[in-house]
Amino acid sequence: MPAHSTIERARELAAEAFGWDELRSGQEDAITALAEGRDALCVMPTAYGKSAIYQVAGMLVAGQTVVVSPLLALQADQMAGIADAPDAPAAVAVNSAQSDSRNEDAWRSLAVGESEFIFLAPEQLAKAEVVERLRNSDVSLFVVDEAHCVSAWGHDFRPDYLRLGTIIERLGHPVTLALTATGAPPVREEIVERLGMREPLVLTRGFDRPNLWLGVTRHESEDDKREAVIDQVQELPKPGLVYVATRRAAEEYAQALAERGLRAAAYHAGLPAKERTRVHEAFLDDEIDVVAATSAFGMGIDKPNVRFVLHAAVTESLDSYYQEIGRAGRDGEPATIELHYRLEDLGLRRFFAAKHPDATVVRSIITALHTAERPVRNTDLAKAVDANPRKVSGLVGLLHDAAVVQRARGGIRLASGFDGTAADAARLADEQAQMRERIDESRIEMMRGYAETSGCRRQYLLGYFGERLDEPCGRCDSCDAGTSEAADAIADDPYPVQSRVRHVEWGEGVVMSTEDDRITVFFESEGYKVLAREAIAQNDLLTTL
DNA sequence: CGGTTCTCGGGTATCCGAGAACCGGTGCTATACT
Repeated sequence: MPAHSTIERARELAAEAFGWDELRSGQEDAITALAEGRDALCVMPTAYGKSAIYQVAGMLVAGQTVVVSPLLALQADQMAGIADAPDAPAAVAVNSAQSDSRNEDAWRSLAVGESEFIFLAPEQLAKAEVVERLRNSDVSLFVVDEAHCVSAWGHDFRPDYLRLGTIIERLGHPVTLALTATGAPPVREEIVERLGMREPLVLTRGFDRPNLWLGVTRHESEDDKREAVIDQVQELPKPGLVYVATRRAAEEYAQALAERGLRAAAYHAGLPAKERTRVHEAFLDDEIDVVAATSAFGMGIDKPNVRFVLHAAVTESLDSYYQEIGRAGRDGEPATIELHYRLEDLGLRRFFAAKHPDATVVRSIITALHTAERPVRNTDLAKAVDANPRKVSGLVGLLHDAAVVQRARGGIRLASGFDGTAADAARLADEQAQMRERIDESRIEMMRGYAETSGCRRQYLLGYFGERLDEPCGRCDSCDAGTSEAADAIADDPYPVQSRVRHVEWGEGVVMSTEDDRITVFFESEGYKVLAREAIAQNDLLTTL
């Protein structure tokens, strides 16, 4: 089918089924690719209309659409959006919050073709029964929404994200679409690799948010920092958000702000579900001035008039930071972004990044797999080694990346290429964990680089996402202070952004961003490294590939 | 790694300071209990 008729059909569907007068160019490009059977990764801002891509594409191609979404609340929002559309096909969900009979109804409606869309958390897809049911329907489009979760959560918190690639394979590799609002190049690369996407169309749209003023204030003591945050909240137009690192800090900030006469609330995962819903809704309805929250607050919050996002602590990466500050100023009106930074706050992030595999359990896993005749399911493996299934799942992920085990139909088995002992496996798992820790550590360092740069914040931030801004932005504290410098375009730069290089010690990497006197390279086993051009030249550190 | 709370000895203070111990984020789902 010629491309133009695909687009016309897409436009018709968008208008008839969803009532949209027009599609944006990025949406059309993605829909066309999917309709032609090509995988796509879309990195687009929240308000861009990412959902429209799979909604229209799902209708355009025969067969049904699986949408993997990390939060049940998000699934409910998406389903409501489809239900509200003028003439869109039905959408169902299967999850533990619904009754068994409701889940059965959902499966039935999918099986008989009454429903086009099915929403699932990745944990659902870890169940063989669920995969079998999907195999028996006609899944032609597989969507991973909030796909940065693959990289951000897959390694430890929600390991089922790392298995999605295997599931896609099991379903005969339907056309795959990954959607996210945030993702530096290494994150994009990991999504593509983990999901097993085949030469996907990668679409990125506008990381810059010009209406956000960016600032950083450095503090020596915790008390000074706290006071500065609270004073700033008082001064700024409301509503806004204060991000903190711990549950306790969320409560303390909320209380301190309330004592200053503000309508303030705390939000974190330790609160009762009722209270979380109340705060969420009150914030959306402008009944709360400021929410002091951990990272639990945010995904799926689409509120146009957030006037500030302050951070009372650093995040673990600029990817997360960008996502959190991106909740400000969605209406296009000015908003204030400020990071209140203490060097000591990096310590908590390092603690979260440090994970050491339990060698005893690793050895038990290997022994259990040695004696097993068939692939072993995670739950059975957990029983066999007498450990928490989640812990086992995380260790299996490490062993998988270390090429010690492989995923097979019906479970996990030793990799065909591995013939070492249980002790060897424990050592390999440990090396793998150390590599991850180095990468996580390097991402924290990039965060620190942002906090400590005297150059233009926006240039630094956009550079991290692979976009070059030639002139200082004029809307950040560095520009206000006059310390930003225009980046001279380097003629014939031997290390242009996105080029592949090899370092004498750290191996292969990709150039992420460049400045006059230094370049930033992401190495597969080391993470981000900043290299001075002078040192590269003097010591012959890099070769271009 | 850093911040907070706990514990204990010194020496006799309605207790102070040092050092040890402990804790820290994100959500799904299954399961046991009202």
